[in-house]
Amino acid sequence: MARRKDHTHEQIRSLAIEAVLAHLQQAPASDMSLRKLAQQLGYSPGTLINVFGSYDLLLLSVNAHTLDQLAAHLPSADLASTEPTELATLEHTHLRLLALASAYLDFARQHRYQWQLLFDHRLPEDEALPVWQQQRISDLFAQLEALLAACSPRASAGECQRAARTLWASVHGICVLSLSEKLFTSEVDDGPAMLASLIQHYISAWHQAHKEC
Amino acid sequence: MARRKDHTHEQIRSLAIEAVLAHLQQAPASDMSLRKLAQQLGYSPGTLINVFGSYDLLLLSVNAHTLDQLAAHLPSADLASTEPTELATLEHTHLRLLALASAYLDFARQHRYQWQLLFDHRLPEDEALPVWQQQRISDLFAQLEALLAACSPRASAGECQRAARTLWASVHGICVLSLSEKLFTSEVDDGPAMLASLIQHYISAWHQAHKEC
DNA sequence: ACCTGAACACCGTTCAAGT
DNA sequence: ACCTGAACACCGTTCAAGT
Repeated sequence: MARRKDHTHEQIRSLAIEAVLAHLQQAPASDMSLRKLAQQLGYSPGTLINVFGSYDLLLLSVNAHTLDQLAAHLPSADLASTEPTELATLEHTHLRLLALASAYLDFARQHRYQWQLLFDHRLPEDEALPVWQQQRISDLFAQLEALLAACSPRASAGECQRAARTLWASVHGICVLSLSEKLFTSEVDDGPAMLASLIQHYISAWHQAHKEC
Repeated sequence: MARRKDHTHEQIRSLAIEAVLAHLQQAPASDMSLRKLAQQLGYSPGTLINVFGSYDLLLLSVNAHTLDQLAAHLPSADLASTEPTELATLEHTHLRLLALASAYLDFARQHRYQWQLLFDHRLPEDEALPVWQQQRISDLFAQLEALLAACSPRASAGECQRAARTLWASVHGICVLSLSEKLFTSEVDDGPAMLASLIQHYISAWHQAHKEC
């Protein structure tokens, strides 16, 4: 019937992404479909494919939004508010890493289906991530590396990079398993306690290893 | 046409699971389907549903097999071959944890699609895992807790449990990100190096924290 | 130019009808 | 009793036909 709606492609983009985000507040992405979404918006499936290219790319746009949200949810570097001379302390690094990791877990818990979509979405073979998305990630890691470097000035850049990746992969694993309730049978899971344990132990040994000699 | 094949239900189970495992050697589970599988086996989709209950339960049976394989792939406790008096050393715990984690990563790399299915498969809402599956998992954690306890006799059972979970969730996270190539933009990822870094630092600080006082 | 709706090639599941 | 094959209610994608 071709009943034309008065929406820009850009508006349709926003409407679709908002609708998916709303859905992800209370149900996993697997419960959503292109057809359901199209019906909900009052358009045909074909229109959405026309706008986004494919359902896969639509979900990728949702992930882009999520990544922005996540970046905004993490505490910012906030270098100005700390005394510059006392910056390079073990305590400061420890607290800052814990704050970052806790915010990460907090976001994952508050937006679990959104967060899961971020990692469930397998790229077709090994298609590269969008550059700006890579940028977000390397920004985070640059921050981690700077913290580790400040804490242990004797550590090389390569060591800092490996430590940052190791630490964040570990944080990620704790968040994954804390949400999935898959690996830890019974009992309450205590994500925050695990994060604290990880960071405290790792940083303490990291600092010790680069102290002298 | 009802061309009856001469296969026990048990035989059909085995054939189906073997076929899925063969598929998972070179392609993700999402590329397989009940219908493709049925056609490959020469049965109708309905027959497989009759035997397994549903496609979901079929995949869960595959996961059961994978978990057995994984358990067999991890180095066994092997208490007999080490000198009993020298068992409770930092070195021993360190090496043993590294061996376990490395074997875990090795399995994930060798059977990536099988391993991914193990964690991709979301349970319907929060259905409990089969008991024997929970057993496999608690066996692993009991082993980890024993190692940590042996290394630091002053640590309480609760502390050992939390440490074991923290450590294994971290190991898992490193394996996840090492395979997904999602978080670490560019560069080679070096899973083994991250595992080594995690365990070395964590255990060193764990040992230190419970040394005296 | 834009959108639709039917068509296409799938999917897991059900179930009456065959043997 | 067991298995089939058609039917059902989905899915993402394509594209000729309408406005």
